[in-house]
This record gives sequence, structure tokens and C-alpha cells, in this order.
Amino acid sequence: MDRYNSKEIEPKWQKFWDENDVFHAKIDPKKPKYYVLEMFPYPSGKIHMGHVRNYAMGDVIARYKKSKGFNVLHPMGWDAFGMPAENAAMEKKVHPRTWTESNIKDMKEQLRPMGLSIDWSKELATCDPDYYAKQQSLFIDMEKSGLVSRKISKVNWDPVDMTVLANEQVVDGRGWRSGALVEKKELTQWFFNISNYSEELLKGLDALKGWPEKVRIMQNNWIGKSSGAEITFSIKNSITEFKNIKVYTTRPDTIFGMSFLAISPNHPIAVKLSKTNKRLNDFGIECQNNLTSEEALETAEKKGIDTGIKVEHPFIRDKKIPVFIANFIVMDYGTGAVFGCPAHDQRDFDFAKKYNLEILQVFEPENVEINDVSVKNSAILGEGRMINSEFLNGKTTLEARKIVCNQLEKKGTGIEKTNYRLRDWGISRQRYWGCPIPMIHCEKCGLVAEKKENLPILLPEDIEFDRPGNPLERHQDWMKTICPKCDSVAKRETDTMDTFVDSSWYFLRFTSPKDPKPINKEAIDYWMNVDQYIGGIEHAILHLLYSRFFSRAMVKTGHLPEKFKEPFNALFTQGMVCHETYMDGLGQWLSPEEVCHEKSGEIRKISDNSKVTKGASTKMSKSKRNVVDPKDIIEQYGADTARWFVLSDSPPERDIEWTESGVEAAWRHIQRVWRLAHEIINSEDLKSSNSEDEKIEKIRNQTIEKVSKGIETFAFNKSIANLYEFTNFISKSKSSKPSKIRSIKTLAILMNPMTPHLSEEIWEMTGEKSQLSSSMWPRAEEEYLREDLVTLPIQINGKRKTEIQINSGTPEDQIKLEALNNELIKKNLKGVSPKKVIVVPDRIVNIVI
RNA sequence: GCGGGCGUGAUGGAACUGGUAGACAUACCAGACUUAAAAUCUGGAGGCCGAAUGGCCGUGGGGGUUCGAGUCCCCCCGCCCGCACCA
Repeated sequence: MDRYNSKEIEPKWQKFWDENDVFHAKIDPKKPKYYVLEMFPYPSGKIHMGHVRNYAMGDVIARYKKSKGFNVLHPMGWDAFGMPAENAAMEKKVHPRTWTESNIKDMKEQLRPMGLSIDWSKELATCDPDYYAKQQSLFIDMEKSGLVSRKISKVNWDPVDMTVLANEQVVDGRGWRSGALVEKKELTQWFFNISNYSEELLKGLDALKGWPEKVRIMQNNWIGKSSGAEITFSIKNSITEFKNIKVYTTRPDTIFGMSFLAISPNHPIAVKLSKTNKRLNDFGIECQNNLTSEEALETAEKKGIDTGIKVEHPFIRDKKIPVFIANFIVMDYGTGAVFGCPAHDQRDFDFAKKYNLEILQVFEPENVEINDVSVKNSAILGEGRMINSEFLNGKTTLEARKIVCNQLEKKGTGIEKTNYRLRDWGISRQRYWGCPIPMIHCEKCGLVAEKKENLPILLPEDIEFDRPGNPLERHQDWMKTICPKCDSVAKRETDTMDTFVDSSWYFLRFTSPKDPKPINKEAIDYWMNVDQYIGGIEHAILHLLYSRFFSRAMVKTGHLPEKFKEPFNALFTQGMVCHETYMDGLGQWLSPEEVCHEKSGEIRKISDNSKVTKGASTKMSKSKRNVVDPKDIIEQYGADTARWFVLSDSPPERDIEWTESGVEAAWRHIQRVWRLAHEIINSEDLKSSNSEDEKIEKIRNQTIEKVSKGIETFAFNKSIANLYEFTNFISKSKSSKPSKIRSIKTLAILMNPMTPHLSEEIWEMTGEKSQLSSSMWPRAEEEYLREDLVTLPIQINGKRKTEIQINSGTPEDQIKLEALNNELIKKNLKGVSPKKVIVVPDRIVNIVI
């Protein structure tokens, strides 16, 4: 008998779908719409298994919804700006555009054989002048609406290459190419005022019912709302013109335990002092060598230096508090200064130990024996009851916070204050391959937005990547322009936008990718919101938060109706695709194709038969060479096998392990279903009993129910397990031919979202003329979903002893009676009368003795 | 360092709202078919003890709540993701 030949069948159906424009999404107000979107890829040039998994999942949803009667929008595009293109330009002397465009072409070719239900007519790339021109006009509107600002901020500076480095390009504090120690450099840059929306973005999280709880928690923490007090400390011994220092604290209750004040190295006082004090200046320079990432800041050794300045304690007369400059205080958060209470903050505790500062406990934790805790070894965190704090003694820490705030307000030295950790979004990049910021520097008029009719501001094509840095800055012709206000000669902004800007509205543009305006009202109104968004958990904060902000910005600038300010109704975050790693005797990583697994369990290198060490399974990555090319898999086994495999076994939110045997299992299943369909179609209709037909009909309906539920809840692995079971059942069933035909047709429909080619083929084999890709998802009939017989386990003291069969809905007393009369139970009870019998109807019986 | 998550047989995993742990699949073992192999089909199987009815142990480790814990609470360990210029 024939095998399922993927090389013939898959292109056949792909051609059919193409020619009939099956997945072309058109606005149809009569039909309910469904917008499913996978996070668009960066065009690296090669599709990897992570993409395959991501798109296979999206495709399951898209095809399922379509067969449920929805008008589905399932577009695809390219997140095409970004650093790798510039790196390629430097390394391979190829223009970023050429490199990017050829990558897009390659990836599209690799994607096509997967048989995804994508509407390619909606394709866009963020590096298309048409796309970034629209983005420039959105920027101009944002600038006019006060959503944009200029601020000084720090970048990683490579002093040898004379260029700005991304955090990723800093390896162990050094530039990745030059190896030079990275410095911090201050630049005036462009920002989106996302922090004005802190409260709004925080509140909005509650409405995102379709988002994973963990993502909402992460965003919530990222926004970091806190309430506390801003306290003004007066300086006793003014060595500078500054008379006081403002401090933000979330723990005003611990003010009597304060033993020092710490200010950021960038605090105006610190800066001022450094000018005249060499020690402070040296320390400032040392801090300058810290990296810009928060991670680096937090993991670096905590250091400080005494400024000699003393401040007054607001409640303790004559108490002098030393002021330190500390490397772990950031200027961007709060006021750039904190007070240190070593007894109740671990970081302050470590600092106090190091510099021999007083550690005074000011509250006792509640519900803990006093002897159990001590501030000798570590800080005491949390809440408790105040001690050593004068008028606060005996109060709870929560009460104390309120009282301190009131007292400070009375004295006029402090106020209650709410703070957010969220900082403004710095969008300036000193790079070529991004969307030019449409601003003009005019000597007379200052900063002026480009006129919309002059858009797009195109990236110049004639650029050189012979040296690091931003080629735009060296391109005199490109920079030279005319001030839109006064017509005098002016200079273009050379910064380009962060690529997160590009990805903050592409999902809107997909609804009308060729419209002359950034978005088309009618299309937005019909297609938005995205009903299901699918992507990696690594985007939980930045991309998703920026998109939520950007939608609000587009509401403010009049591009988007208010109702679309939260653009993603539901979010699903999928796990990574992992593979074992292999290393040869020389410590070199080997790819899976370079090794062979022997029966004995040993792994050997194919080229020289040497022994190979198996390493941990990690995310497929070029550097560890543990990648499997989807192209090879599709070529060898076909798209349906690849799709079936990436969806089976592991729950979608978890990482999956790519194994050769797993792919083979998927392949075997595809073949088995194919054979089964053939056998059934060509079989004689033998006599069968009605009860067999009833049985298969029951299983068929239950499978419909389970598989549908699995897809709806993103438990594709469970749907697949149910489909395996159903297949096993059909193949063993003694039911009549019509019953089996009905079942195999149901199997084909239910498998269609995962294995669309096989399903269409079987559908056609059964003589059906209609296409499977349109609405025909079956409905399970209620009467088959009921179970009349229930197996009830009986436990004695929580240990299962036996089980009984009862009719579902049997009353409690009767179950109890039956359980106690069971022979085995009687034997186990040995005449002891039970203390208690717990009966959970239709569930369990537990006899306590 | 901070924030979030995960941990179940040899392996991937299943177990609805606290109610029979191990569905389904892989690897493995045995059998059928075959000259043989592959493919396919049938069956077995968490670990330990036992000839067997069966017993004990078992969801990263330790403790707790409960008639009953993989699931809830506390502590610990390991791994993964994010930390604002990778996308």
C-alpha cells in the first residue's frame, strides 16, 4: 500500500490553498472576526525550531477558529531593523538592506513548506520605507502631543571604537570587538514619556483577563508603584551651596534606625563635591566604569565614600547623620538619594557593617520570639511593632508610617509620596539601521519636527561600514537639510529609533498594510483587537509594555479609538525548543548531525569515531551548535510530521526537548492514520453489533469534546494524546463500516489544525468535495458525554484498598453501605467499626479507622 | 542582587476546583509475521520485597495543614526567563 507521501501531498494542498486564496482575509461585517498573531520574527536568515513551534501553535488556533466559522486574520511580517544587519555589513561588507532583504526572501522560502494558513498579502517589513514613513508621522504627532522629550542619559561607550555599545555588546565590562574597558557617556537623547502613563498602565493590567497571571505580575512589578515619603534633610555643615537633601523612602517608619544617607554618584551634590575633592572625584570615575544595566549595578560590590557632610535627623535633636556617595544608588529612581536603616534593610545592613555604622533595631517582628531574631547577622525585614523610636514605640510599622508622614508634613520637612520604578522609554539609537527620528536641529528655531509632506525621511543608501559608529553622523549630504520653520540651513537628527518602536504598532498596520494613512479606521474597527497573541516569555515586559503604551499614545494622537488602548485580548507565552549538547574531546561543540548514538548508549563523533560527551539540553543556539534545521526535518518527514511533533508531548508554555525518536513517533502516527483511512475506506461492511457502534460513537463524541477543549485552552499536547487514543480505538474497533467512516472523518477534521495536508487528503479520499479548511468543526452531542457508570475508589485511612462500580448519581448513604459491605473492605476492617466515613459522591470513599 | 517561573518513572509528559499518581508517547523487554532485517501487529512494565493474593516506598529536599497533598502553606536546593541599547 502507498505511504503518505509528503512530497506529493503537501505541495498539492499548499497549491490548492494558494490558488483558491483560502486564507486571504477580507473584511466581512456579517461574520465574526478572529485575529491571531504570532510575534513577528527578526529576519536572521534561518528559520529555527522555535519559529516552527511558534507558528505551528498560531496555525492551530487560526485553522481551528476558521473551521468554527470565524473570519480569521493571520498575517506575517518582519521585524527587520536592528543591529545584526549592521554587524553583517561590517563583517561581510554587505549593505544592511541587501542582507536583510535576502534573509527575508530565504526565510519566506523556508516557511512556505510548513503549510501555514497565513495571509501573505498582508506581509510587511519594518525596514520598508512605507512602514517607517508612517512611523515617522506617528512620531511627529506624538511630539506635538507632548509625549516626547529630550533628556540626558548614559550609554555604554567604547573609547577605542568610539561608538555606543548595546548591553549585549559589552562582555565582562569590555567592548566585544575592541576589548577596551567600557565607559559611561552622557548623551542627550529622545524619550517617550511612558512614565506619565505609569498609573494607567498599572490599572490596565486588571482588565487583561486573557493574559497569563505571571506576565501581569511581572509588568506590575516592573512599573513598581510604591508609597512612602519624600523627606527633606537639612545639611548641618554646608560645604556646598546645597542646603538640604531630598530622600525618597518606602519605610518612613524606620526613621529612628537611620544611620546614614546615601546619594547617587550622579547626584548634583556628589557632582559638585567631586570637582574639588580628589577622593570623591576618583570614586566618581570608578563608578563611571560601572555598566549601565541594572543587573551590573546590583551585582557589583556595594561601595561608598563619606562626603563629610552631615544632615540633621528630623526627630532627634543634635543627631548628626553622615552622607555617603554610594555606587548602588541610581539617579533615575526617586530623588537619587536614600536614607539607610541597617537593621531593617539587607543592603543597608551590609553597607553599615562595611563602614562601621550604627545598627539600631527599631521594630520587633510580630509572632516571633524575641530571642529568635537578632540584628547581629542580618537585617530584619517585614512588619512588626516599633521600639527605640520615641513617639512611635508600641505602634505597628504600618501605623508608624502614617504617623511619621503626618509629623513630617506638620514640620514642613516631608510629604507622603507615591513613586513608580518605571522610567521613560529612551528610543534614541546611535545607529544606521533603524527608523530615522524625524526631527531637525535648527540654529535659530531649535528642535523642529519635519513637515509631514516631506516624509519619509529615507535612510541614505550610500553609506560606509568601514569603521564603527553611526554612518548617518558622517553623511554630510544626508544631514544637511532645511528648517521647516525658517527655511534656513539646518541639520537632521542622526539618531534612529529603538526597534521596539517598530514592534509597538505593527499589529495595527497588519489590518491595512498598504493604506496611505498609518492606519485605516474601517480595518482597525473590524479587525482589532488581536484576539490571540503568541510569543516568547522573554517579551513579557518590554515589548508588551511598550505596545500597551504606544496604543495609548495613538489614542491620544487621534489615530486609534479609545476602545483599542489594550491591543491584545489574550496572550500566550510559549516555551523554547531545546536539544542535547555534544562536546568532543577537544572541548568543541558538535552539531547533532556530527554525532551518532550507539546501542550501548555511547555517543561517538562520526568523522573519527572518537568519544563524545553529552551535555545539558539547552535552548537551540548557534553557539552551542545544538540546532536542528527545520528545513531538513520537513524535507525528510514532511510538514505535518514536524508540526505534529512540535505540538505533541510538551505543554506549549513549557520548553520542549527535540528528540529524533519523538519525530519518528510523529511520523509513524501520520502514516498510521493514513493507512487506517485506506483500510477503512476499502473494507467490506461486515456485520457488527449495535453496541460496538454505540461505543465508537461515544468515544467519537468524547474525543470531539476533549480535543476542542484542549485547543481552546492551549493544551495541544493533551488534544494530541486524545487523538492518539481515538486512533487506537478506531483501529481496534469492531464497529460497522459507516461508523468507522464517520470516525475517520472526525479524526481528519480534528487533526486538521495540526496536520492540515494529511487531513485534506483523507477528507478527499472519503469522497468529500468541500474543503476542510472552512467551517465544519464538529459539535459533540450531550447524550454521549454523560458517564452512567462510575468507578469509585475506596480508601482506608487515605490508602486505596479497592474500587467499586456504581451508577453515577448514587446517593451518599447507599455508596457508604456498598463500600462497607464490600468483601475486601470487610476483610481489611477486621471487624473494627470505622470512626468516620467520608463519601464524595462520584469521586471517592475514605473510611477512617 | 532584584522580579517572575519551573522541578512527577529510563525519557517527554497526564492527573478537572485537594480525591485511584504515571493517561498518551518515547526508549526498553517479550511474542507474532519474515530466510533475515526493517516496517507492522500483540503484550509487558514506577521502585523495592514476595511464587502469588499482597505489602512497603514514591511527584527536587525538609517540615506543616487535612479524613486525604503532585496540587495548599513555610523553609531549602537546582534549573530557566527578564532586568530598560539583543530581538
